[in-house]
Amino acid sequence: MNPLEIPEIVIKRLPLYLRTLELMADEGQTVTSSQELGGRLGISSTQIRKDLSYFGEFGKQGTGYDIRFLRGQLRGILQVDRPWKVALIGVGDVGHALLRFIGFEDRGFSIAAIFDKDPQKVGRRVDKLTVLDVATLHEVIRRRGIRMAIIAVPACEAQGVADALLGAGVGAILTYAPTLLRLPPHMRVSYLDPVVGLQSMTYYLSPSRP
Amino acid sequence: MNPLEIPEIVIKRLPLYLRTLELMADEGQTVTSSQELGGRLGISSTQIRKDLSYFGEFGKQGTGYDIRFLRGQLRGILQVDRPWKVALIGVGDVGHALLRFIGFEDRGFSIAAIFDKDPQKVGRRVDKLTVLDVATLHEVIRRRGIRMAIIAVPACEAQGVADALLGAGVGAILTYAPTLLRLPPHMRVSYLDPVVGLQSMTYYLSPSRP
DNA sequence: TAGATTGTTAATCGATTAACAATC
DNA sequence: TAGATTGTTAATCGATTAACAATC
Repeated sequence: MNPLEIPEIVIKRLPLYLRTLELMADEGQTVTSSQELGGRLGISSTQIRKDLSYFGEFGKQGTGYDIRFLRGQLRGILQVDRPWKVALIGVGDVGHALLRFIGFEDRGFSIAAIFDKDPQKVGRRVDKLTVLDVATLHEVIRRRGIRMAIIAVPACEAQGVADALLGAGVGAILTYAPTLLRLPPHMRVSYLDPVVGLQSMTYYLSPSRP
Repeated sequence: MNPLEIPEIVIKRLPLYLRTLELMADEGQTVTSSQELGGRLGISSTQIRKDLSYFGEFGKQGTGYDIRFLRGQLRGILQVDRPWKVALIGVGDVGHALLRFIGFEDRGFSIAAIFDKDPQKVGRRVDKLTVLDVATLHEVIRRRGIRMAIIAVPACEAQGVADALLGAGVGAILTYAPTLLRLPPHMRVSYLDPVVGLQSMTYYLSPSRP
Protein backbone atom coordinates (compact mmCIF):
# COMPACT_ATOMS: atom_id res chain seq x y z
CA MET A 1 0.00 0.00 0.00
CA ASN A 2 1.20 3.44 -0.87
CA PRO A 3 2.20 5.16 2.39
CA LEU A 4 0.66 8.36 1.13
CA GLU A 5 -2.76 6.74 1.31
CA ILE A 6 -2.60 6.18 5.05
CA PRO A 7 -4.62 8.92 6.75
CA GLU A 8 -2.51 11.40 8.67
CA ILE A 9 -4.82 11.03 11.64
CA VAL A 10 -3.74 7.39 11.86
CA ILE A 11 -0.06 8.34 11.76
CA LYS A 12 -0.62 10.80 14.58
CA ARG A 13 -2.04 8.10 16.83
CA LEU A 14 0.89 5.73 16.39
CA PRO A 15 3.22 7.65 18.75
CA LEU A 16 0.56 7.37 21.44
CA TYR A 17 0.31 3.63 20.95
CA LEU A 18 4.10 3.42 21.05
CA ARG A 19 4.34 5.48 24.22
CA THR A 20 1.85 3.23 25.99
CA LEU A 21 3.67 0.10 24.82
CA GLU A 22 6.97 1.50 26.13
CA LEU A 23 5.30 2.06 29.47
CA MET A 24 3.84 -1.46 29.56
CA ALA A 25 7.22 -2.93 28.64
CA ASP A 26 8.88 -0.92 31.40
CA GLU A 27 6.34 -2.34 33.82
CA GLY A 28 7.41 -5.83 32.78
CA GLN A 29 4.26 -6.71 30.88
CA THR A 30 4.79 -8.94 27.85
CA VAL A 31 1.42 -9.24 26.13
CA THR A 32 -1.50 -6.87 25.56
CA SER A 33 -4.73 -6.71 23.58
CA SER A 34 -6.34 -4.02 21.49
CA GLN A 35 -8.93 -3.79 24.25
CA GLU A 36 -6.41 -3.12 27.00
CA LEU A 37 -4.44 -0.67 24.87
CA GLY A 38 -7.63 1.14 23.93
CA GLY A 39 -8.77 1.22 27.52
CA ARG A 40 -5.61 3.00 28.57
CA LEU A 41 -5.82 5.51 25.76
CA GLY A 42 -9.54 6.12 25.69
CA ILE A 43 -9.75 4.75 22.15
CA SER A 44 -11.91 1.88 20.89
CA SER A 45 -10.24 -1.48 20.35
CA THR A 46 -11.62 -1.56 16.81
CA GLN A 47 -9.85 1.65 15.96
CA ILE A 48 -6.53 0.32 17.17
CA ARG A 49 -6.87 -2.88 15.17
CA LYS A 50 -7.93 -0.92 12.11
CA ASP A 51 -5.03 1.51 12.46
CA LEU A 52 -2.49 -1.30 12.79
CA SER A 53 -4.00 -3.16 9.84
CA TYR A 54 -2.78 -0.40 7.51
CA PHE A 55 0.73 -1.68 8.14
CA GLY A 56 0.39 -5.43 8.54
CA GLU A 57 -0.70 -8.16 10.93
CA PHE A 58 1.03 -7.93 14.27
CA GLY A 59 -1.21 -9.90 16.63
CA LYS A 60 -2.38 -13.44 17.32
CA GLN A 61 -6.05 -14.34 17.50
CA GLY A 62 -7.06 -15.33 20.97
CA THR A 63 -3.86 -13.96 22.49
CA GLY A 64 -3.30 -10.37 21.48
CA TYR A 65 -0.02 -8.61 20.80
CA ASP A 66 3.51 -9.32 21.98
CA ILE A 67 4.42 -5.94 23.46
CA ARG A 68 8.10 -5.92 22.55
CA PHE A 69 7.38 -7.11 19.02
CA LEU A 70 4.66 -4.53 18.38
CA ARG A 71 6.81 -1.83 19.92
CA GLY A 72 9.61 -2.75 17.51
CA GLN A 73 7.26 -2.70 14.56
CA LEU A 74 5.86 0.72 15.47
CA ARG A 75 9.35 2.09 15.97
CA GLY A 76 10.22 0.84 12.50
CA ILE A 77 7.09 2.29 10.89
CA LEU A 78 7.68 5.68 12.51
CA GLN A 79 11.40 5.40 11.71
CA VAL A 80 12.35 6.05 15.33
CA ASP A 81 14.33 2.83 15.58
CA ARG A 82 17.36 4.87 14.62
CA PRO A 83 18.32 8.22 16.17
CA TRP A 84 17.50 11.47 14.40
CA LYS A 85 19.78 14.43 14.84
CA VAL A 86 17.85 17.53 15.80
CA ALA A 87 18.99 21.15 15.73
CA LEU A 88 17.76 23.49 18.44
CA ILE A 89 17.51 27.17 17.57
CA GLY A 90 17.17 29.53 20.50
CA VAL A 91 18.99 28.84 23.78
CA GLY A 92 16.71 30.85 26.05
CA ASP A 93 14.46 29.48 28.76
CA VAL A 94 12.58 27.08 26.53
CA GLY A 95 15.82 25.97 24.88
CA HIS A 96 17.43 25.28 28.23
CA ALA A 97 14.41 23.30 29.38
CA LEU A 98 14.60 21.19 26.23
CA LEU A 99 18.31 20.58 26.67
CA ARG A 100 17.72 19.27 30.16
CA PHE A 101 14.73 17.19 29.09
CA ILE A 102 15.89 13.59 29.14
CA GLY A 103 12.99 12.22 27.11
CA PHE A 104 14.50 12.65 23.65
CA GLU A 105 17.35 10.17 23.64
CA ASP A 106 15.47 6.96 24.28
CA ARG A 107 12.61 7.90 21.98
CA GLY A 108 14.62 8.35 18.80
CA PHE A 109 16.12 11.85 18.91
CA SER A 110 19.35 13.53 19.89
CA ILE A 111 20.03 17.24 19.95
CA ALA A 112 23.07 17.55 17.74
CA ALA A 113 23.55 21.31 17.37
CA ILE A 114 22.33 24.40 19.21
CA PHE A 115 22.17 27.92 17.85
CA ASP A 116 21.54 31.41 19.12
CA LYS A 117 21.99 34.84 17.61
CA ASP A 118 23.04 36.52 20.86
CA PRO A 119 26.85 37.06 20.79
CA GLN A 120 26.81 36.74 24.59
CA LYS A 121 25.58 33.18 24.29
CA VAL A 122 27.53 32.04 21.24
CA GLY A 123 30.55 29.97 22.29
CA ARG A 124 29.14 29.01 25.68
CA ARG A 125 28.86 25.36 26.58
CA VAL A 126 25.58 23.81 27.66
CA ASP A 127 26.08 20.23 28.74
CA LYS A 128 28.12 18.69 25.92
CA LEU A 129 27.16 21.23 23.27
CA THR A 130 28.58 24.60 22.31
CA VAL A 131 26.18 27.35 21.32
CA LEU A 132 26.78 28.18 17.67
CA ASP A 133 26.11 31.42 15.85
CA VAL A 134 22.83 31.22 13.96
CA ALA A 135 24.71 32.74 11.03
CA THR A 136 26.46 29.38 10.60
CA LEU A 137 23.16 27.46 10.64
CA HIS A 138 23.09 26.59 6.96
CA GLU A 139 26.61 25.25 6.85
CA VAL A 140 26.48 23.28 10.11
CA ILE A 141 23.12 21.67 9.36
CA ARG A 142 24.28 20.64 5.90
CA ARG A 143 27.58 19.28 7.09
CA ARG A 144 26.13 17.28 9.96
CA GLY A 145 23.25 15.93 7.91
CA ILE A 146 20.60 17.29 10.27
CA ARG A 147 17.05 16.84 8.99
CA MET A 148 14.89 18.08 11.90
CA ALA A 149 14.83 21.22 14.02
CA ILE A 150 13.14 22.73 17.06
CA ILE A 151 12.43 26.46 17.03
CA ALA A 152 12.56 28.07 20.48
CA VAL A 153 13.08 31.73 19.58
CA PRO A 154 10.69 34.66 20.14
CA ALA A 155 7.67 34.74 17.84
CA CYS A 156 8.97 37.67 15.81
CA GLU A 157 12.10 35.77 14.79
CA ALA A 158 10.48 32.41 14.09
CA GLN A 159 9.70 32.96 10.41
CA GLY A 160 13.27 34.03 9.65
CA VAL A 161 14.65 30.97 11.37
CA ALA A 162 12.16 28.74 9.56
CA ASP A 163 13.25 30.18 6.21
CA ALA A 164 16.88 29.49 7.05
CA LEU A 165 16.03 25.92 8.08
CA LEU A 166 14.16 25.40 4.83
CA GLY A 167 17.18 26.60 2.88
CA ALA A 168 19.46 24.29 4.84
CA GLY A 169 17.45 21.26 3.81
CA VAL A 170 15.61 20.53 7.06
CA GLY A 171 12.44 18.51 6.44
CA ALA A 172 10.53 18.81 9.72
CA ILE A 173 10.16 21.58 12.28
CA LEU A 174 8.72 21.58 15.79
CA THR A 175 8.06 25.13 16.91
CA TYR A 176 7.30 26.66 20.29
CA ALA A 177 6.74 30.12 18.81
CA PRO A 178 3.04 31.08 18.80
CA THR A 179 3.09 32.04 15.13
CA LEU A 180 1.89 30.33 12.01
CA LEU A 181 4.86 29.66 9.75
CA ARG A 182 4.66 30.10 5.99
CA LEU A 183 6.45 27.17 4.45
CA PRO A 184 6.06 24.98 1.38
CA PRO A 185 3.87 21.90 1.77
CA HIS A 186 6.76 19.44 1.74
CA MET A 187 7.99 20.88 5.06
CA ARG A 188 6.40 19.14 8.05
CA VAL A 189 5.57 21.48 10.93
CA SER A 190 4.25 20.81 14.45
CA TYR A 191 3.11 23.63 16.70
CA LEU A 192 3.25 23.67 20.49
CA ASP A 193 1.50 26.85 21.63
CA PRO A 194 0.35 26.42 25.23
CA VAL A 195 -2.21 29.21 24.91
CA VAL A 196 -4.06 27.48 22.09
CA GLY A 197 -4.59 24.49 24.36
CA LEU A 198 -5.74 26.65 27.25
CA GLN A 199 -8.08 28.69 25.08
CA SER A 200 -9.97 25.69 23.78
CA MET A 201 -10.43 24.37 27.33
CA THR A 202 -11.89 27.60 28.70
CA TYR A 203 -14.78 27.20 26.28
CA TYR A 204 -15.94 24.21 28.30
CA LEU A 205 -15.49 25.71 31.76
CA SER A 206 -18.52 27.18 33.43
CA PRO A 207 -18.28 30.98 33.52
CA SER A 208 -15.83 32.29 36.07
CA ARG A 209 -17.21 33.66 39.31
CA PRO A 210 -16.30 37.28 39.99
CA MET B 1 -28.20 25.81 20.06
CA ASN B 2 -26.92 23.64 22.84
CA PRO B 3 -23.17 24.29 23.19
CA LEU B 4 -22.62 20.57 23.74
CA GLU B 5 -23.66 19.95 20.15
CA ILE B 6 -20.86 21.99 18.67
CA PRO B 7 -18.12 19.64 17.50
CA GLU B 8 -14.96 19.80 19.58
CA ILE B 9 -12.92 20.05 16.40
CA VAL B 10 -14.64 23.37 15.71
CA ILE B 11 -13.84 24.65 19.20
CA LYS B 12 -10.20 23.75 18.71
CA ARG B 13 -9.97 25.84 15.57
CA LEU B 14 -11.35 28.99 17.20
CA PRO B 15 -8.12 29.86 19.06
CA LEU B 16 -6.28 29.73 15.73
CA TYR B 17 -8.79 32.11 14.16
CA LEU B 18 -8.45 34.37 17.18
CA ARG B 19 -4.66 34.33 17.07
CA THR B 20 -4.69 35.34 13.41
CA LEU B 21 -7.20 38.11 14.07
CA GLU B 22 -5.02 39.44 16.91
CA LEU B 23 -2.10 39.54 14.50
CA MET B 24 -4.12 41.32 11.81
CA ALA B 25 -5.37 43.86 14.35
CA ASP B 26 -1.80 44.47 15.54
CA GLU B 27 -0.83 45.14 11.94
CA GLY B 28 -3.51 47.82 11.78
CA GLN B 29 -5.86 45.94 9.48
CA THR B 30 -9.56 46.58 10.13
CA VAL B 31 -11.48 44.22 7.84
CA THR B 32 -10.92 40.67 6.59
CA SER B 33 -12.79 37.96 4.71
CA SER B 34 -13.18 34.24 5.26
CA GLN B 35 -11.03 33.82 2.17
CA GLU B 36 -8.14 35.86 3.54
CA LEU B 37 -8.34 34.26 6.98
CA GLY B 38 -8.44 30.82 5.42
CA GLY B 39 -5.53 31.64 3.17
CA ARG B 40 -3.39 32.55 6.14
CA LEU B 41 -4.33 29.40 8.04
CA GLY B 42 -4.43 26.90 5.21
CA ILE B 43 -8.14 26.30 5.80
CA SER B 44 -10.98 26.68 3.28
CA SER B 45 -13.12 29.80 3.48
CA THR B 46 -16.22 27.62 3.61
CA GLN B 47 -14.99 25.91 6.73
CA ILE B 48 -14.39 29.19 8.49
CA ARG B 49 -17.86 30.49 7.63
CA LYS B 50 -19.41 27.20 8.69
CA ASP B 51 -17.51 27.17 11.98
CA LEU B 52 -18.53 30.74 12.79
CA SER B 53 -22.15 30.02 11.86
CA TYR B 54 -22.45 27.72 14.88
CA PHE B 55 -22.29 30.83 17.06
CA GLY B 56 -24.07 33.52 15.07
CA GLU B 57 -23.69 35.91 12.16
CA PHE B 58 -20.62 38.08 12.44
CA GLY B 59 -19.99 39.26 8.90
CA LYS B 60 -21.47 41.48 6.21
CA GLN B 61 -22.17 40.21 2.72
CA GLY B 62 -19.90 41.83 0.17
CA THR B 63 -17.60 43.22 2.85
CA GLY B 64 -16.42 40.49 5.18
CA TYR B 65 -15.69 40.73 8.90
CA ASP B 66 -14.75 43.68 11.08
CA ILE B 67 -11.59 42.35 12.70
CA ARG B 68 -11.99 43.99 16.09
CA PHE B 69 -15.64 42.95 16.31
CA LEU B 70 -15.00 39.33 15.36
CA ARG B 71 -12.04 39.20 17.69
CA GLY B 72 -14.26 40.38 20.52
CA GLN B 73 -16.91 37.81 19.68
CA LEU B 74 -14.41 34.96 19.60
CA ARG B 75 -12.91 36.10 22.89
CA GLY B 76 -16.38 36.01 24.37
CA ILE B 77 -17.21 32.58 22.97
CA LEU B 78 -13.95 31.12 24.25
CA GLN B 79 -14.41 33.02 27.53
CA VAL B 80 -10.97 34.59 27.25
CA ASP B 81 -12.34 38.11 27.47
CA ARG B 82 -11.72 37.88 31.20
CA PRO B 83 -8.50 36.64 32.81
CA TRP B 84 -8.26 33.08 34.13
CA LYS B 85 -6.07 32.37 37.10
CA VAL B 86 -3.75 29.47 36.41
CA ALA B 87 -1.71 27.44 38.89
CA LEU B 88 1.71 26.20 37.83
CA ILE B 89 2.98 23.04 39.46
CA GLY B 90 6.69 22.37 39.07
CA VAL B 91 9.19 25.22 39.10
CA GLY B 92 11.97 23.46 37.20
CA ASP B 93 13.25 24.34 33.75
CA VAL B 94 9.90 24.14 32.03
CA GLY B 95 8.23 26.02 34.86
CA HIS B 96 10.79 28.82 34.68
CA ALA B 97 10.36 29.05 30.92
CA LEU B 98 6.60 29.38 31.37
CA LEU B 99 6.98 32.05 34.05
CA ARG B 100 9.11 34.13 31.71
CA PHE B 101 6.79 33.54 28.75
CA ILE B 102 4.98 36.82 28.20
CA GLY B 103 2.25 35.38 25.96
CA PHE B 104 -0.24 34.45 28.69
CA GLU B 105 -1.34 37.82 30.04
CA ASP B 106 -2.76 39.38 26.89
CA ARG B 107 -4.42 36.17 25.78
CA GLY B 108 -6.61 35.60 28.81
CA PHE B 109 -4.46 33.94 31.46
CA SER B 110 -2.40 34.89 34.47
CA ILE B 111 -0.25 32.60 36.56
CA ALA B 112 -1.63 33.11 40.03
CA ALA B 113 0.18 30.51 42.14
CA ILE B 114 3.29 28.36 41.71
CA PHE B 115 4.08 25.14 43.56
CA ASP B 116 6.99 22.79 44.00
CA LYS B 117 7.68 19.92 46.36
CA ASP B 118 11.40 20.65 46.72
CA PRO B 119 12.00 22.31 50.14
CA GLN B 120 14.98 24.11 48.56
CA LYS B 121 12.63 25.88 46.17
CA VAL B 122 9.67 26.50 48.47
CA GLY B 123 9.70 30.07 49.72
CA ARG B 124 11.85 31.44 46.89
CA ARG B 125 10.56 34.31 44.83
CA VAL B 126 10.27 34.08 41.06
CA ASP B 127 9.25 37.39 39.58
CA LYS B 128 6.27 38.47 41.68
CA LEU B 129 5.37 35.00 42.94
CA THR B 130 6.58 32.93 45.87
CA VAL B 131 7.03 29.20 45.36
CA LEU B 132 4.51 27.41 47.57
CA ASP B 133 4.72 23.93 49.01
CA VAL B 134 2.73 21.50 46.91
CA ALA B 135 1.29 20.19 50.18
CA THR B 136 -0.72 23.43 50.40
CA LEU B 137 -2.06 23.02 46.85
CA HIS B 138 -5.62 22.10 47.79
CA GLU B 139 -6.10 24.94 50.20
CA VAL B 140 -4.47 27.65 48.07
CA ILE B 141 -6.30 26.67 44.88
CA ARG B 142 -9.64 26.62 46.69
CA ARG B 143 -9.08 29.91 48.44
CA ARG B 144 -7.92 31.77 45.35
CA GLY B 145 -10.65 30.29 43.15
CA ILE B 146 -8.19 28.85 40.65
CA ARG B 147 -9.84 26.69 37.97
CA MET B 148 -6.97 25.83 35.62
CA ALA B 149 -3.49 24.40 36.07
CA ILE B 150 -0.30 23.66 34.18
CA ILE B 151 1.68 20.54 35.16
CA ALA B 152 5.43 20.89 34.66
CA VAL B 153 6.74 18.14 36.94
CA PRO B 154 8.58 14.93 35.96
CA ALA B 155 6.43 12.26 34.33
CA CYS B 156 6.48 10.00 37.37
CA GLU B 157 4.87 12.67 39.55
CA ALA B 158 2.30 13.92 37.08
CA GLN B 159 -0.53 11.55 38.03
CA GLY B 160 -0.24 12.42 41.71
CA VAL B 161 -0.36 16.12 40.96
CA ALA B 162 -3.32 15.61 38.64
CA ASP B 163 -5.22 13.77 41.37
CA ALA B 164 -4.54 16.62 43.79
CA LEU B 165 -5.72 19.17 41.23
CA LEU B 166 -8.88 17.18 40.65
CA GLY B 167 -9.57 17.14 44.38
CA ALA B 168 -8.97 20.87 44.61
CA GLY B 169 -11.69 21.56 42.04
CA VAL B 170 -9.57 22.43 39.02
CA GLY B 171 -11.49 21.90 35.77
CA ALA B 172 -8.78 22.00 33.10
CA ILE B 173 -5.17 20.86 33.00
CA LEU B 174 -2.41 21.53 30.51
CA THR B 175 0.43 19.07 31.01
CA TYR B 176 4.00 18.95 29.75
CA ALA B 177 4.60 15.51 31.27
CA PRO B 178 4.75 12.79 28.60
CA THR B 179 2.25 10.58 30.40
CA LEU B 180 -1.39 9.88 29.85
CA LEU B 181 -3.37 11.05 32.87
CA ARG B 182 -6.26 9.05 34.28
CA LEU B 183 -8.97 11.52 35.13
CA PRO B 184 -12.76 11.61 35.02
CA PRO B 185 -14.33 12.81 31.77
CA HIS B 186 -15.43 16.16 33.16
CA MET B 187 -11.76 17.18 33.57
CA ARG B 188 -10.39 18.80 30.42
CA VAL B 189 -6.79 17.86 29.62
CA SER B 190 -4.36 19.10 26.96
CA TYR B 191 -1.07 17.36 26.34
CA LEU B 192 2.12 18.99 25.09
CA ASP B 193 4.64 16.20 24.52
CA PRO B 194 7.29 17.37 22.06
CA VAL B 195 8.31 13.80 21.22
CA VAL B 196 4.83 12.88 20.01
CA GLY B 197 5.05 15.70 17.48
CA LEU B 198 8.51 14.70 16.36
CA GLN B 199 7.60 11.04 16.06
CA SER B 200 4.69 11.63 13.73
CA MET B 201 6.88 13.80 11.48
CA THR B 202 9.65 11.23 11.11
CA TYR B 203 7.14 8.92 9.44
CA TYR B 204 7.07 11.29 6.49
CA LEU B 205 10.81 11.90 6.20
CA SER B 206 12.71 9.84 3.67
CA PRO B 207 14.88 7.27 5.43
CA SER B 208 17.96 8.72 7.05
CA ARG B 209 21.27 8.25 5.32
CA PRO B 210 23.88 6.39 7.34
C1' DT C 1 -12.80 -28.14 22.55
C1' DA C 2 -14.31 -23.50 24.38
C1' DG C 3 -12.99 -18.90 24.97
C1' DA C 4 -10.65 -15.08 23.39
C1' DT C 5 -9.08 -11.92 20.21
C1' DT C 6 -7.54 -10.71 15.72
C1' DG C 7 -8.08 -8.61 10.97
C1' DT C 8 -11.52 -6.97 7.82
C1' DT C 9 -15.92 -5.82 5.70
C1' DA C 10 -19.96 -3.16 5.51
C1' DA C 11 -22.77 0.19 7.81
C1' DT C 12 -22.90 4.31 10.24
C1' DC C 13 -21.63 8.51 11.64
C1' DG C 14 -19.64 12.99 11.26
C1' DA C 15 -16.91 16.56 8.96
C1' DT C 16 -15.76 19.05 4.82
C1' DT C 17 -16.88 21.16 0.63
C1' DA C 18 -19.50 22.77 -3.47
C1' DA C 19 -23.03 25.52 -4.75
C1' DC C 20 -26.00 29.36 -4.41
C1' DA C 21 -29.61 32.58 -2.75
C1' DA C 22 -29.40 36.61 -0.01
C1' DT C 23 -27.66 41.03 0.48
C1' DC C 24 -24.23 44.55 1.54
C1' DT D 1 -26.18 48.85 -10.34
C1' DA D 2 -22.30 45.34 -10.44
C1' DG D 3 -19.13 42.95 -7.69
C1' DA D 4 -18.10 40.73 -3.61
C1' DT D 5 -18.87 37.97 0.17
C1' DT D 6 -21.77 36.04 3.63
C1' DG D 7 -24.61 32.22 5.80
C1' DT D 8 -26.64 27.84 4.76
C1' DT D 9 -28.17 23.70 2.35
C1' DA D 10 -27.25 19.51 0.16
C1' DA D 11 -23.77 16.49 -1.62
C1' DT D 12 -19.50 14.45 -0.92
C1' DC D 13 -15.92 12.67 1.38
C1' DG D 14 -13.57 10.33 5.03
C1' DA D 15 -13.29 8.31 9.64
C1' DT D 16 -15.25 5.40 13.14
C1' DT D 17 -17.69 1.52 14.64
C1' DA D 18 -20.47 -2.78 14.67
C1' DA D 19 -20.37 -7.26 13.36
C1' DC D 20 -18.27 -11.50 12.35
C1' DA D 21 -15.48 -15.14 10.10
C1' DA D 22 -10.97 -16.83 10.97
C1' DT D 23 -8.01 -18.87 14.09
C1' DC D 24 -4.89 -19.13 18.02
